Amino acid sequence: MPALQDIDAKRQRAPSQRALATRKRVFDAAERVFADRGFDGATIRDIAAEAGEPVGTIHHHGGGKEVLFHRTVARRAEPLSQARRAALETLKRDGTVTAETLLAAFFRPIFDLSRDDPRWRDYARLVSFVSADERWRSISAACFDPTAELFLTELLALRPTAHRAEVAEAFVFSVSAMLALLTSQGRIAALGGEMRAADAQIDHLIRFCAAGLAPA
Amino acid sequence: MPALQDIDAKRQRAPSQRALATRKRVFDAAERVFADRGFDGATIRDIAAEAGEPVGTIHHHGGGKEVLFHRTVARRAEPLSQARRAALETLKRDGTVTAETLLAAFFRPIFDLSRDDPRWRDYARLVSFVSADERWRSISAACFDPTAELFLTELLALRPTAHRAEVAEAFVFSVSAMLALLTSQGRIAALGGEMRAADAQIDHLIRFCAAGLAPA
DNA sequence: GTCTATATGTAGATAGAC
DNA sequence: GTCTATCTACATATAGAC
Repeated sequence: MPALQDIDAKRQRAPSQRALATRKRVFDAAERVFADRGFDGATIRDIAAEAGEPVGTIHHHGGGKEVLFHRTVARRAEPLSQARRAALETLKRDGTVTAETLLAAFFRPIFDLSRDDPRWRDYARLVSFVSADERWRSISAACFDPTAELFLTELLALRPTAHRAEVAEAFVFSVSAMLALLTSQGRIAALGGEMRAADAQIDHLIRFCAAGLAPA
Repeated sequence: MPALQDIDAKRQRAPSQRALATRKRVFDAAERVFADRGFDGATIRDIAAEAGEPVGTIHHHGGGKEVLFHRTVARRAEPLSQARRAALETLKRDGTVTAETLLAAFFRPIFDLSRDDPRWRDYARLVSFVSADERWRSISAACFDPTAELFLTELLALRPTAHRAEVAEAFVFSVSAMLALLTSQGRIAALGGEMRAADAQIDHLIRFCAAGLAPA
């Protein structure tokens, strides 16, 4: 797999408005198609059709399927991480750091963004594919682990007697529950009958994980 | 997708010992390859190579890629579900039903089986792919939801004031945490440094989810 | 940058000898 | 049931005109 930086380094000067718009269409389409079918199930042709662009254009902006996938995941990782870090900073400034507020700071941004823009919901499903497959470990390590470390450090400070490994497990459980809420509405509906409002589900997610994180 | 029953109905009479052994090699290989690469990433040729059988044999026993996938998931679903139901029956007979013992009855069988036979670990990764992709909702509904219903009923009895939808959410969070523990050892290691013994992790998983399931 | 045409590989599936 | 050979389709990728 070509390294992402090498490809990005090749770009020379400011592209035109039109080129930027094309580029955005390509990545929005890639996001939808990868989110629907995963990396192997998606095809460049599907993405081209979804974008309304010829196949060659997808390669031109994407740089090959694997790099396109990597870039598509990376594109929204920075704004998402910044929202999470900003929420964390607010907690620390106000001195309101608890397991519950920490989890809320980590979880809420992607739900809030999803409410305003449906493309964030596609992105959430894409992240779920990335998280579920060890093959993309390097992508999630690069995109998400640095911010996860910050939250893990805070959680450790709340539980000074716990081992780091144990808190890491609890954090991974929590993130998997978050992704399940974002992607498994079908299963929740099948088991639970009628669905609850999104806000009630998110509050529940936070309570569920905060209870699990509390000292035994 | 051809219905599973239609294919199974075509089988005529008791196959030879040799044929049964070949069939088993095919499904064991399919399990490993599908667990590694998911449905779309796997190829019939990969499976044939893994099984040490010619490509035609995979089609003969598998009945096409999609049916082979479905059958591979279904093959171990019944023994797993029976182990879970048996553990549940023991709890009810002994009158020791709590959130913690219920989760242990649901979670422990697959970890116990994995310890004795590494193919169950492949199966766990396969189930994780099935759970993560709404496209296979009908497979997990057929293979796992009936037993999940039994446990959900017991959890509801423990929390008579909670809505069914809320308990269903908590159950889905719990199952996703279980799958994360089975499949995300890489991420746990990356965040947590040194790894803990499997038993400590499983006890932690049960405590984590039981705490989340307790009344608010 | 954009788009058409095409090169090259490999996928799933099957026919038919054994 | 098993295995070889092959059919057909479609994948990624690129070359080169505009």
